[in-house]
Amino acid sequence: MEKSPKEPRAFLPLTAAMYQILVALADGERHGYAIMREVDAQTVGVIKLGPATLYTSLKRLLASGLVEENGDRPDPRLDDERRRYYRLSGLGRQVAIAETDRLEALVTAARRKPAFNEASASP
Amino acid sequence: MEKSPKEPRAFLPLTAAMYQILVALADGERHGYAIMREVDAQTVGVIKLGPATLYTSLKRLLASGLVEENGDRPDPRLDDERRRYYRLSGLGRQVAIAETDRLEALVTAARRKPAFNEASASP
DNA sequence: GACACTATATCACAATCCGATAGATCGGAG
DNA sequence: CTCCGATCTATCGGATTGTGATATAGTGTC
Repeated sequence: MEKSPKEPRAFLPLTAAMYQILVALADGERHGYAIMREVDAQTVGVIKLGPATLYTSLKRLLASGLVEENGDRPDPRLDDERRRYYRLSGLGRQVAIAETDRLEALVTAARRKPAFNEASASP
Repeated sequence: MEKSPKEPRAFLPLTAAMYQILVALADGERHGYAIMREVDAQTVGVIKLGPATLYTSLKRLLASGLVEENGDRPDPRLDDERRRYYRLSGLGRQVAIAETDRLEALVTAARRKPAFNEASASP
């Protein structure tokens, strides 16, 4: 078996913003603005990922190697030339999976507690 | 029926540390050191909740009304007098449930993506 | 009388968030 | 062509949060 050069668990826990970005990139390449809209749509506006958080987080994810940038700029005739496309790295995918596992276990544990199952009040 | 003076969703997303503390308090009253040990046991050491994070987070949770302190100090003959006991407030419980719902939806969405299910095989 | 554990607490620095803002480009209406 | 809203990337600066180190103190134990 191959050993990873970096241990995915060392990156946990991810911040909400970083995890949302990684999840949004799981489908494939996306550019920044598309990530913003996807997170907004997926969370029904609960999580507000503005440009500041997005681009600073993206920069950090690039620096730590969880995300890679596609060096090729798209042909201006086919796509908007300003766009920069990002994708999950192999490490980024492992980290995202590890974080998903962690959250899943946590949610399962929380649901086991009686206080967590009821939505609280009846109408 | 009473309407909540504060909207639980306004507190989302919770930081990892704060959510862990709320989950640890879901079973009932606990003192700080017990929370620390419970989080350490529950996360198998992945999340390290040291005294700095614990007590500063607790102070913030108290200030925002998600957690209440039991004013009574235990009888020294029955329990360690130094202990301070904390419990979830009604609002804190609602916030914890809302965050659990959010995380559950996110994990479910992530699991739907092909890239997130396998621990990664190298072809 | 030193060492480990329990228990609470703060400091100072680092990491991250995020509203505001800005500049560039695109697409279409007038 | 010009204006204008949407798209797209980007940074600044203040605020929030995290955390290793450290302090204090009681309890137990060797």
